[in-house]
Amino acid sequence: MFKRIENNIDFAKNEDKISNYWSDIDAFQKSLEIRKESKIFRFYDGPPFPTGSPHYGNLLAGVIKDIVPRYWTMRGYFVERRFGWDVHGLPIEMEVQKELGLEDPQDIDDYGIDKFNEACRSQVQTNTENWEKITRKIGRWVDFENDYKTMDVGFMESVWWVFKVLFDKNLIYKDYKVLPYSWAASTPLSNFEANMDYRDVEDPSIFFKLKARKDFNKVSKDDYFLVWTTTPWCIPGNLAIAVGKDIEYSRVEIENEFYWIATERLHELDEFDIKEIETSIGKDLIGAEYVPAYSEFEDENLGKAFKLIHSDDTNTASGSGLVSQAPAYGESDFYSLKNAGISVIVDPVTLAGKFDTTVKGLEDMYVKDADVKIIEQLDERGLLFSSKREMHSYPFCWRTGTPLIYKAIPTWFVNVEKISERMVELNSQTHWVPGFIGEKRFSNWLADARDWAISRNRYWGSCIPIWINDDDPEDIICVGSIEELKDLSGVEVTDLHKHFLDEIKIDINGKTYTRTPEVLDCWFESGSMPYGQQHYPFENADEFMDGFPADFIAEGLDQTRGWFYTLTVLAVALFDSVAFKNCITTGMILAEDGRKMSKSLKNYPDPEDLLNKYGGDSLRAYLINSPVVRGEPLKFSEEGVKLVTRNVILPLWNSFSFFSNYANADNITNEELSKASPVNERSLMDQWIVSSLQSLIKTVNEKMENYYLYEVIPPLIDFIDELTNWYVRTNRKRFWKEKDTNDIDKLNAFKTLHEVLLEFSKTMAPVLPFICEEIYQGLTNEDNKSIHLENYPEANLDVINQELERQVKIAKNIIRTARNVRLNLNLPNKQPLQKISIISNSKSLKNDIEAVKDIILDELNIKDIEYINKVEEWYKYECKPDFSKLGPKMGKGIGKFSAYLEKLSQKEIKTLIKKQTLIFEEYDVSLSELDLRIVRENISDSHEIVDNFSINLDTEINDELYFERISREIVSVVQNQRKELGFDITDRIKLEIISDDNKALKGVEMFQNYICKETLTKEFNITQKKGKNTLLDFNLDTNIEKLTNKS
RNA sequence: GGGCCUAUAGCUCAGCCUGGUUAGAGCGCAUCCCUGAUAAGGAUGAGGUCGUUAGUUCAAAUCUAACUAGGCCCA
Repeated sequence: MFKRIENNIDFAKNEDKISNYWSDIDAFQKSLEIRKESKIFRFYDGPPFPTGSPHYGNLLAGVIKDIVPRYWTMRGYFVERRFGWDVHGLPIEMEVQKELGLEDPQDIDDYGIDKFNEACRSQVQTNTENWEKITRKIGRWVDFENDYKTMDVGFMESVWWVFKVLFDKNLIYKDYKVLPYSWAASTPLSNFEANMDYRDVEDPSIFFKLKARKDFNKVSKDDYFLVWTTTPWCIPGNLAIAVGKDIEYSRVEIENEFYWIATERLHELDEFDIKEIETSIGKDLIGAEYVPAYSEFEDENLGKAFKLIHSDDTNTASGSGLVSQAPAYGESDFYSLKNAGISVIVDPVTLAGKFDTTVKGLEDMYVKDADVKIIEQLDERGLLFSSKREMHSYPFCWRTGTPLIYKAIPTWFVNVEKISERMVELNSQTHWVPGFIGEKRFSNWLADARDWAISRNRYWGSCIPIWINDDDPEDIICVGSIEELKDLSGVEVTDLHKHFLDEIKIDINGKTYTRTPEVLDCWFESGSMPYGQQHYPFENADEFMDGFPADFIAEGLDQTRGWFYTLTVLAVALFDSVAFKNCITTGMILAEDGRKMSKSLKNYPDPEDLLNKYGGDSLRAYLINSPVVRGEPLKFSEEGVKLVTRNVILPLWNSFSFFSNYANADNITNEELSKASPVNERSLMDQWIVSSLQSLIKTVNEKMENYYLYEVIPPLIDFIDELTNWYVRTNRKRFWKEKDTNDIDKLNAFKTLHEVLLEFSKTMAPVLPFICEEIYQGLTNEDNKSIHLENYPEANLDVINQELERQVKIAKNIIRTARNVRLNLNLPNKQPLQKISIISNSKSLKNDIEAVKDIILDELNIKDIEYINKVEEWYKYECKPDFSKLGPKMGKGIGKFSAYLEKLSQKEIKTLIKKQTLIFEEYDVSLSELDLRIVRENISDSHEIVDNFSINLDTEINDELYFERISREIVSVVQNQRKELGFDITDRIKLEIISDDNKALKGVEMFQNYICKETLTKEFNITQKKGKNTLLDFNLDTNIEKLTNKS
């Protein structure tokens, strides 16, 4: 027996019920256990920061990370899914700092690094609960118990191993990096932090002049280079002037002095009386030497510094086209000098943001305060050209509110440039969805990769495992494991966080080594995740290699520079391998208004509320059918989710509830269903829907195997449409036939629908795990089973009947067109008609239509079909070239040919059809190279074109047809009454017809059997009395009454 | 400033890779129909200079280039 289904279903509540069922039977673990011995499909979970609640981007990633593993599990693979948490790094530190009221690193030191780090650790644990709840609601199966966290000691030890391997391969080095720096908090900031507080402020904007030391190309000794800056305090650190190699510069004379300035910037000198002497391209100025404004560092540079160099960042949008370069205070400056082969850096500014004692007159001044003094000094030395103040946007420290400066900080690097070419090469092995992400965006990113700064002057993270000789900074030891540290230091640690390591010293032969204080960029850990999650190589060395590289990962577009990148860098550096074979990249999810989703703007629905309203299945289908899965942005719309519920989930559910209610009403059992005929002996429509389903399965497997998730939903929607609007509707009568009349056909119908629903549910189970489970449960009635333990359907090619699918398509076209004709003629479908004519010469068309004739007649409520081949009475031909075929052949001449065809008479076209060929100029054109179309000729409204043939309806209505119409109208009224009165579909009734109209009664009499059968009438009466209601042109009432005795 | 992506109906998007003369769907709107599985369903209609310009071609929404606007990432 199949259970009776509630017609009104609350999908979200139902999903909750299913979730509980899964927990009860431990379905997820079971799905893994039954595949334990199977081939491994390795999935890596990209670790999110557990801050706040998950947003739609996280949900989307979660959905994709669920669909693909579910699919491959059903395909028979063992797909472990361990949830990953990226718990180190600034976001957590900032949360904790805020909670504890710690402003800056000094406060943290005072508070105690140990207490601070432990606070971070417990913060992580409180944040994870929300994630578990939402993850459950979207139906994601993932292992939260056997998860990995980047703070696990095993994970951190693997990170050390990774670091050590890189170190041994000479891929780690120390250098300066120019970072945003807050002198008030005396700490470098991340770029993210630096962007948090930009303000418009007024700063100096000065032109100063630096004198050429000697002749150089067109530069003469004592010429001045006119340099522009808005940060005068950087001038003492100046080591070069940047020009653009393709920019044109002019040498101009002002009051007997000669100046160099970009030609496009000459208007800066409008207030002077200038004389242009000559011009030079920037390229020819590179190498010219000048006398620095400050002499303090002049000697240190061995003649390398104080030259003109090239920088890509030089432009003529403002300033003079000559830019002061102070490598300690500008990232671009730093790299320009490096590229010019000048590896010197001078930095007279202390970590407190004050000048040290090297520069005379600036001792102990805050850099920003020094601006004024420096302008004075320049003026005194006769180097100031002009000075004013300007508004511009400048970053401030988000915590202390003081202006940020940029400053060179000693930093550890991974030498990525050394392996970037290899990364590009290997990357071509990865299958990216969509392709352009991997082929263009990521590939370019890899090719342009710069060395990766991996140290952070922070607290909560993996530590850089390097100990430095207190007396010789060049003498360093890299430690690769807990055991190695024990061997070297005698201390065995159980935790690798900073507060456990900072005190540990290494003594070798009287030399003392102290750990470098920085922690690792948490991205280094994210890239180490394949190794860390398995504690490789300390444990699981064999299993690891079975699942490396990963078969599949998925994340958002932003991870091209994040996780995708770090995985790739480390995998290439360690193993000369990609880290993942298939990668789905999603676009960004925006709010409906196209802006970023923003908590403060409240421009998006709360994910949890939305899930409670529509359920996880709807959200899943909505997301993977959207542009995000093609790497494009999605404007998230609640309405869109609602539409998915309406167009996908609901019709699917209705097909199932139709089945279960009628199967239940008829006491159909699984055992009975097994007695149904084999597919090829069932009715045509049964064969058709089975064939369509198998075609669908074939398509879906192709898409899923290639990770094209966004091509799964459209065919699915098409199929649901065929199932509900064609199969169920056209076959409805077979399901409610009274028992004992042609039982096998009825059984076949039930069997077909059962089979189709079951297989279809399995096909959709990875995408819509809840509703498919519910349907599966309803169809199988077995305890402790789950659809997700089943094998995935593979197309049974034997039952795919493309000819039949084509024929049904023709039938559908005819039906749609004929309904239209009825509509235009005001002939409702309830009015039976005598005849439909098919007008065509084609024999094969006739055969096709004959095959599906019954469906057409039944659907259209028409008695008979006839075939007419006198087509010329009904339509005429129009003839055009098939441009795709003849275009290449005829080239320019095709225009003339097209005009020629237009002028052909009907007679000539008919000859052409007969001969199948035609000669035009030097061309021999066959009929297949032409585009032959038909146009309506007969002006009758009952006639219409369908593709390449036409139909005509016989619109004459005789008495009998009209009587039948009456009976149909009555059935319709009675059915509505049954529904309004809340009768069950199985209730038998007593029906009374009240009318004194003879014509109406004649119709009732003639079709009494039909009326009774359709309405389950067991007692039928006619009362000769004037009715109060109107039906067609008659006064007629119907009275119904439920019979208690159902038989 | 650089890399990549996007621009098609009022809205959300297919189509573009592989050029072909009638550019599709859903939602919304209008009109109508049907309904004892359905929070439904169906039909018809209005609505498009396919971002702009130039080029290639017999032929461009489709290929190329430039430009404009938006997005992501980087500087």
